[in-house]
Amino acid sequence: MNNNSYNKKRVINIKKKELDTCSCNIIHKEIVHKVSENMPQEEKLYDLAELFKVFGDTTRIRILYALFASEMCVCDIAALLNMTQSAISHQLRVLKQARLVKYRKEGKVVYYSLDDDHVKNIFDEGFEHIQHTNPK
Amino acid sequence: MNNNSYNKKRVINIKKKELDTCSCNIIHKEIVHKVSENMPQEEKLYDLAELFKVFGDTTRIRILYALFASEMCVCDIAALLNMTQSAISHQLRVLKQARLVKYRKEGKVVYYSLDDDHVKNIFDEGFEHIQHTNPK
DNA sequence: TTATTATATGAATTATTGTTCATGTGTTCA
DNA sequence: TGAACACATGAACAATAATTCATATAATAA
Repeated sequence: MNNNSYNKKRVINIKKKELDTCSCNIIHKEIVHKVSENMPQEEKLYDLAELFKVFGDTTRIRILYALFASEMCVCDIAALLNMTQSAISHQLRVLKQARLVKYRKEGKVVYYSLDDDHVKNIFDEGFEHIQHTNPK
Repeated sequence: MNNNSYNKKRVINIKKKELDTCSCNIIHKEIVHKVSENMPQEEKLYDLAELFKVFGDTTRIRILYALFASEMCVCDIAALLNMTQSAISHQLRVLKQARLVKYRKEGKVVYYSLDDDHVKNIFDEGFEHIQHTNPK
């Protein structure tokens, strides 16, 4: 998602939230203030959420895992995951927009591959968490 | 999300996908086969997607960043993020179910804090990716 | 050119999810 | 005991998003 759509959403959000929405009293004013100062920029947090949204779908996770192993064409990914070419194509577009995959064309065939080194690390860390929570 | 709901979804999924859904021919049979062998268990991928789904929301990201800085009570989080207590409470439940936060009660007040070491690493790696894609 | 094949995409449909609203639970304090 | 407060939660609503279906595009082969 690009910056324009972020700004649009942000404006709506601010309008909606202009009035106090927290009915309860602030209990620990100093803590709230201190934490508030150390929060990253709103826009960064928004972008981060957008990135994880992309990872938050089994189909896309499976596509990325496939691409960890090898560059693949759309047709083969569809066959591997037993899904329609259309569904895969739509999801590849999402991954492409998030700059997670890149592609090269060879005649009619389009080959997709990873466009980021961090993804594998992120997934590994994710697994660490899961291992912790669902032992065995 | 627990294992039961995973299994329910999985069964539905298998039923839906029993017939060939990939209309195109497999172009590179060997690659598909090789990649197929190296794919992690379906259930692991599902759990991983569920985890990232939790991270894929600005409110929850903001809550987690707040808790990076300090243990906080529900009311203060609501004040900090300028949202209703109810909205925060609902999201804390999601984070609790994912074992990302824990809590302790002190009278009427409930204090939430982080329950996982990996989260910060995952977020840092996420930022690495974003920095790459949206320079400056 | 025409047929075929690989991929992309818009629109519709269905499923999922975040927030709000109203209300419930449990604790403190007068 | 009862009022006040912090928090939790179910139901409704609104917004988003994943898949399907039909069709478009672009490359190849006949």
